[in-house]
Amino acid sequence: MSRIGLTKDIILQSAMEIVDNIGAENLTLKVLADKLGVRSPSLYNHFNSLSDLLTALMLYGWKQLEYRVMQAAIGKSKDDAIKSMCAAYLNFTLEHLGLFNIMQSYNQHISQETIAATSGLIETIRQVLSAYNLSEKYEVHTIRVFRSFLQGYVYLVQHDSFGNSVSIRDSFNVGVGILLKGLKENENIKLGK
Amino acid sequence: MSRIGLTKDIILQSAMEIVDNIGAENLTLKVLADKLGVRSPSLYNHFNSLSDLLTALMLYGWKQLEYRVMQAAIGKSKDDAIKSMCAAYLNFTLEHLGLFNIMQSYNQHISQETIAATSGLIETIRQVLSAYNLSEKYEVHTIRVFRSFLQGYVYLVQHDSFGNSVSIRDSFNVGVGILLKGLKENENIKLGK
DNA sequence: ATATTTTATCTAATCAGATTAGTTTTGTCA
DNA sequence: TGACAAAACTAATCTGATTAGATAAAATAT
Repeated sequence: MSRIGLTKDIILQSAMEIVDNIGAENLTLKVLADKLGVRSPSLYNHFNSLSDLLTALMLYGWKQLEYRVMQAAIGKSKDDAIKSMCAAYLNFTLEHLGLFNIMQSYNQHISQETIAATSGLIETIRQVLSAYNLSEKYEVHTIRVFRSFLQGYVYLVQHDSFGNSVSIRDSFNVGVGILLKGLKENENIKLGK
Repeated sequence: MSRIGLTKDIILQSAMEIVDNIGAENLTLKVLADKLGVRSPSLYNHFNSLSDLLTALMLYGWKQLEYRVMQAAIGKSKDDAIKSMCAAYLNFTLEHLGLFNIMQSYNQHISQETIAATSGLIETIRQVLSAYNLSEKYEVHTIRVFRSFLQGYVYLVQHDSFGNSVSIRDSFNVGVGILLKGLKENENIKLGK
């Protein structure tokens, strides 16, 4: 019998497909091993535990999201850049519902690694925001508010919490619009509280 | 040996304490049964399964949150009411981190019951918003944007995703302020898109 | 009051999934 | 080629949810 030649990346890719297809709650070592054509204990050659694997999967997700959002900002500035980044965020997360779920639930304990995985993203956001000349504190506030909105919006969409026929994209754009307006309020206030 | 006399409510109360104290991921039937002075199979007299229990716990959480937020709106209107409600939301969720976690993760499948559990809350919000004379669509957009912000903000706080010294309450208030401003933009526009 | 029914609880057993121990096989490199 | 490290396997263990069946307390009916 010839060796399959697993690597962390192959495993993570497979795990991502599973969670996106059948949901995060149905990812078990057995299911994953079956898909890879291997017995479940073999996975322990690549990860120390299921929780280890999920953590890696979470970071894998953040890195991909980071990439997509950074791409979206290329060649754009100010409102255009922000709108484009927000749209990229929404698109990615809607394509990867299961993965996004894992990204949510598995950064409980972790800090160092999550921060590392998203530092490029945060840096990009900061660069885009620098065009608005926000005070230091307001920049922090702004990033937090945007992140909260994005995070919450996707979460609620994912959980079908908007039991209504009004377009998901429309509300999203209205939300981004409101935030952008708020951003202008604080533009050039160098000494904001 | 005398019977303990468990009820769903007693069990849920206990479960809430557990998740708030030691985290949602550590709630097992064994831990819960131990706390209640009973063997774990006994819990099956009150719930059909762990997942059943978690669903009930989730609804229990939403009902409590609903109560707190509705309380906060009493005797207030417009911006005051909204600020107060948002603050109540933040306070409740920060007091009940574990419970909030369950509230998040266990409304995947459910719909009818979750909707029932939060209908009073939504109704209250609608009443407060009615003072702004929003168009029908904008009312929906607005509610969605507020919910998203709240949901996301608490989530990020809970997961220590704001790795920064700037005050959690300040950013929250800035966020609410921005949303309220956005709300005014659309006030009295009866034929909004 | 007593008999009957219901049901909360128990113990013992089963099942599924993660994990560990120990073995075999394969690939690599001196 | 031979030796070593790594990848995979089988078999066994452990934990936690769940089921089956028994017991006894409480509730209800006679």
